[in-house]
Amino acid sequence: MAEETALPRAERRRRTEARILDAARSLFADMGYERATIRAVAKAAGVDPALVMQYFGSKQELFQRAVEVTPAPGGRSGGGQVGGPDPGGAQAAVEEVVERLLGTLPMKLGELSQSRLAMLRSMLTHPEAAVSARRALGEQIDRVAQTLPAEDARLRAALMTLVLLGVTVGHQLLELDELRDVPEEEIARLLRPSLRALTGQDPR
Amino acid sequence: MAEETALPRAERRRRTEARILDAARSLFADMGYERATIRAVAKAAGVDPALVMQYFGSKQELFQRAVEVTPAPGGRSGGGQVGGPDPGGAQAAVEEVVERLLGTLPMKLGELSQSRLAMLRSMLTHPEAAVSARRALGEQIDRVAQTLPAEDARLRAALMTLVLLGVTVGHQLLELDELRDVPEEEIARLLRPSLRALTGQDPR
DNA sequence: TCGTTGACTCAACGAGCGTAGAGTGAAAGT
DNA sequence: ACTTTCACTCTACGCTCGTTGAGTCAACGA
Repeated sequence: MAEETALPRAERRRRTEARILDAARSLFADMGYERATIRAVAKAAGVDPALVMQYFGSKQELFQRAVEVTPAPGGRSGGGQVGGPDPGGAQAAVEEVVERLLGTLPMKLGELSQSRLAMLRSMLTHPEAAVSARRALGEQIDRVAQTLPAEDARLRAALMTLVLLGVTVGHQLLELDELRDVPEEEIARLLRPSLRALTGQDPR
Repeated sequence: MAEETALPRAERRRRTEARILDAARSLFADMGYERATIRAVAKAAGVDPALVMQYFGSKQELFQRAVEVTPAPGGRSGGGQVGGPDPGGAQAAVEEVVERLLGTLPMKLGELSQSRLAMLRSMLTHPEAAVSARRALGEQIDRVAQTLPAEDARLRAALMTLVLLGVTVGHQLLELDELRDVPEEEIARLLRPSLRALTGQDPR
């Protein structure tokens, strides 16, 4: 019935591992670390639970592999470095960091955002996920803080990052009715002045 | 060694139940629903696990009792109703709602905020906690939306509420270094213009 | 062609969990 | 004083979990 086209061994292994990782990401993102069982991941991947262990060692390692950020497959990345405070074009740089922050909102439920959702879903209840979350948020705070000229740049950057965290949690994880079916541009439009106010560079 | 002053039965029962509830709140707030075991709660309360079941029926019911909001023991409450949009003093009403929102920040880790933390900790991974969280957030959104004159009042109110959720999560649950030891007034001061911007009533 | 590798399954273990029922002993009611 | 109530403990069941080791069979290298 199912036509398995007899793939070479290495390829078959790669695909199975990817299928397990996808299933793991999906389940971790939906139910969190504790409720997503190895058995459920295996069933979703059409595989024996023991195989998951054999490939990934432990549930914890599977989680880390499922959550780790893939280094930008296809999109622009890395080059976005702004290069320190720029007293001349500070105004423009601040605008840009606001836009970049707002850009982290969508991710449209794409492949690599699944791993982000998996991390966010478990960050409050699973210690290792909390470590990952603190690291990821810390990096974003660093990036934002670099662009802010104010004295309390890190605090402001943290608050800006947490604003977006709160909206993402309410939207993607709690799925509040108030945000359902609201286009991301609308959310970004309403959030923009709010984030600008947090930069301390707001030209009133 | 321990002097038990032979209390009457009813009093003894009340205190034991309260001790269990306190232990449950603390553990739920610290580790979330799944990792906080009945056995650990019982041990923390100095009691047999079976007693917890006998008093509360099930872990789920214990959680609901631990999380349910106590009707304001000592503080002013309820009377804060603003009473619908007020076209005349809209400006003042908006200011007040911003202050009220900022007032939800502190809670200083007091007794009743433990139950709130317990709910927040589990809201992403425990379905029943998610229901409670959606209800609590929905109520706050309603209250805020009533005061906002804008057409998209509910959406704006939701975003304002989520801003504070994000900050609370980062501060109380993830315990980000950037917010540690920052006095709440400082956070409120930085957040105030940001929330005002979300009201749509911002007088630039 | 034959031995070896390696992807994958089967069956089971030990531990920890929520939960149940019978039991105990001191306080309360009469 | 005798019975009843009730706060509380002991022991254990059944389930699910992560994890393990032996086994199977097709793809591979010589």
